[in-house]
Amino acid sequence: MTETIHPTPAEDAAGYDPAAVELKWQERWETRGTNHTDLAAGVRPFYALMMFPYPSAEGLHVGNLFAFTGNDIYGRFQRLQGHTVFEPLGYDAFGIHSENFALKVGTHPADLIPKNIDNFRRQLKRSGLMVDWRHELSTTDPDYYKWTQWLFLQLYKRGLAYKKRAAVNWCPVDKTVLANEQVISGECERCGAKVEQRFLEQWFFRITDYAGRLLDNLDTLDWSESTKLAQRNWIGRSEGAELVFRVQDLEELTGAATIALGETGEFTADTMDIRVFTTRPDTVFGATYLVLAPEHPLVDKLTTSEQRDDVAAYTKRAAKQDVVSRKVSKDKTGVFTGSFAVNPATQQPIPIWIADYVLMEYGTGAIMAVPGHDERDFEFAKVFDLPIVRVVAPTGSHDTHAPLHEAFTDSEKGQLVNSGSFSGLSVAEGKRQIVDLLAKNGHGRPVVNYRLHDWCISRQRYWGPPIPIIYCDTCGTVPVPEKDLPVELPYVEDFRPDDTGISPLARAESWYRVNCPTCGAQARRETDVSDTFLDSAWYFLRYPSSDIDDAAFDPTLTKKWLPVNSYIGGNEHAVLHLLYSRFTTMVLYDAGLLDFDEPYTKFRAHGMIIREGAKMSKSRGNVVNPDEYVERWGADTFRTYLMFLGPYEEGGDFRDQSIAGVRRFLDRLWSSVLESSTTGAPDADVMRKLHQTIEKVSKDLPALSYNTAIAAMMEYMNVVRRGERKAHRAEVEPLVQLVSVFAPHLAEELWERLGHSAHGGSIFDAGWPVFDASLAAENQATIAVQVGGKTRGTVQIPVGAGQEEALAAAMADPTIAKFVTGTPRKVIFVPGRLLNLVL
RNA sequence: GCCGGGAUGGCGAAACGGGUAGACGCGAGGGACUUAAAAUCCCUUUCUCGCAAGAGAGUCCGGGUUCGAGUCCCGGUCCUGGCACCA
Repeated sequence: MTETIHPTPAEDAAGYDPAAVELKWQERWETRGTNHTDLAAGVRPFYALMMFPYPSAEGLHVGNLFAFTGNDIYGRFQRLQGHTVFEPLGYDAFGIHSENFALKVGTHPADLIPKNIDNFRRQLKRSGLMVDWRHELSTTDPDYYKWTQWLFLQLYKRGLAYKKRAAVNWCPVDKTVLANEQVISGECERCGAKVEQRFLEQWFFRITDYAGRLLDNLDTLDWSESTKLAQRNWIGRSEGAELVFRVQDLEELTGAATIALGETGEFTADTMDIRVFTTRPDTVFGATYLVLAPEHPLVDKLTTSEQRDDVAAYTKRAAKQDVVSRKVSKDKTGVFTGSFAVNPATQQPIPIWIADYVLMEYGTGAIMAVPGHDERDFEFAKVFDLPIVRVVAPTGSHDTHAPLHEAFTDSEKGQLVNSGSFSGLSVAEGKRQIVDLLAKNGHGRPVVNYRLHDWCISRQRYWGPPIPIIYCDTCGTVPVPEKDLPVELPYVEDFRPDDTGISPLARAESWYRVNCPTCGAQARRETDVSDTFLDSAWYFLRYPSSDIDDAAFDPTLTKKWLPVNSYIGGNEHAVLHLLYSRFTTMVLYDAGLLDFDEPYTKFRAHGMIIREGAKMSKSRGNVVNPDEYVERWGADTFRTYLMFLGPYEEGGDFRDQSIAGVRRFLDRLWSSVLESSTTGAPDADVMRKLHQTIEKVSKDLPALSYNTAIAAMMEYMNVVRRGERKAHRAEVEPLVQLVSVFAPHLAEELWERLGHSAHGGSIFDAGWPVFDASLAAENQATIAVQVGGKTRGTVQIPVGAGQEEALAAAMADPTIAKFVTGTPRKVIFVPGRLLNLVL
């Protein structure tokens, strides 16, 4: 342990000692409660949230600190503007990351995580964040996950949580089910293993019910555009139509009744229709065959006896095939069922095929294939020699029967051809009229489809909150009564997952055996735990209410503090976490538990930090360990340096060499302030620059332009130090306030030494320097003089002077005048900026 | 393939609604202080030619609009992030 040193004025000469200053103020903030937010009494509440970290064993990553520091500066600035700011922090400590690491090192996660959290807390406190640590939380704490389970029950109550047997993404290495979002190009996001397809009973949340709202609300949010766009793409709205194709000679085929997809998604024996989803109903005249997904429930019924063996072989292969080769290999394969359906537009019979390029999860699991105008259908038709018909031609084209050498997919500049009475219409108009007609005849209807899937929240793992459900032989699926929460995660010695697909909790018999809460008979608990993203889908609601134990969140505090005013985090969570937390907020709003339906009013994604031009990674061995830098340079220097690297929303290139420059700046500030005098008057030129700097920094901070704010302060520092003179107190005192958001310890220390904190006050309660436009105004303007658009020099004229004066000054300068050969044809004058003489 | 973001000195980067390109910082070169080094301070630093004054070129490449383009428009190259048979 380093002993705390309290430098006395006599030690000023020794210079700036960040270690001493920082420890001193961290201690004081703690004892004085400087960073404590009075949630009940605070005025103009401002909730500055940062994405909470996963407490890894490696300790805090610079990326974390980059995010937190950016948020901290924003929060401190808001406080200095008179807001009561709440800046909480916690740990997202459940989940596969932690569990896998625990497995690797052979320690139980319940023993490992608290150690990691302690280490994180130490590092975070050392970095000088304005966090109110009284509201710290961890998702692994039963007092927290009790309410995660409660949240599950709210969804269950509302019919938004359901269980189904489903094809899921199975990672053979991590031995668990992955959400679609966790599968990257058919590979496990975490370990990179090829993801396989498995069928398991899983709990899902009906996020698809909210697809339209999740999409529409985006327009109202003050978020980074890139993030909104990522969400829009993920939700993937497609406008189109569902069309019905009747199977031909059905009786003959099945010898029995007909089957169709009902409202519930189940097949009923009313009619045997094949429903397809298409975004191009205008091309229905060109639909020359149908394709069903191999898992389509009608496959069996439609397969003729001659085709039975081939179809069986194909569907079997597709079922076994892992998701990767199915999705990545684009070579078209398929098999003919032997049956035909009638194209409702042409009334012609068309063959029904099965192919794995059609996915059961999207649309209706069946498509009408229009090889002339869809690339995939075109490829398939080529492989199996199916007819390709042109039904759209470039507008104005007369060659309506020209063979297609590739699919013509441009719907913007096309008109319908070979489409009966619809020929000649534009694609857009054709869509409308064809859907209208088919709808009238009971052959279709307009439909909107989303790519978003329901959220699978089951995890066959150990390290998560148990899903609060009990299965009883007589009562069926019974939710755990709220009074019985939390369902505590038992300490299980052997927490390893295995490839049975059954959770490790299934081995804890004494835990899962319970009496049914309804009938009292012997029953068993659900042994799956929930997805980590459920933990983080509501944590922002818990912070203000972290010490409340009779509710997930206190209604009064929540009303006062939420939604979150400013949220900062990485764009890696653009679709997962941000979408899920929006969804849960909407559900709670619909349940009448919240009075807002969007959790984050403003969100900004910070950029990524690379190092010496390369991505940071453990394998490269170039990961920045914040401890080393804080130790060597001080937290204030490190914070300021991180913010100086580059534009906050773009990230930056971390270079060890460059930190010294920031430290030099703080050193100079330190000595300039301590050497400043109170005698005489401040210099007018310096004061002008000061007010220009106040203006610039005040404008840059809310825009997250931290790098330019720092540059402006450095520039001002250079002005202050110009020449032999010592700075006047009035010239540097406001600079201490400006710099405080970046270097809070240093600023507190200087503020105290300037005599402002005699009564235990903080610079963060002293407000923000007031910008005085009259002091900032320049009286001379530098005007660039161009001759024929080429800059030939500059002239000084009084601010507000007109073209005549500028011209006179320009002509008085021989180096400019020599280029002016004759009378200018035209003179362009931009006040305060430029004079251009066109010859 | 589709959708984003980007390309500016030796390096990280600035540049308001077109209006002096390179602020700020690093590095480098020179100088002061020192027995010496570190630290600190001062000067120089886009490139080419020139002793200099100065001149010319210059924001990925090729066109265009404009008195004037890093910024706007058209076409292309490269880098980077995300999604990926979504009908």
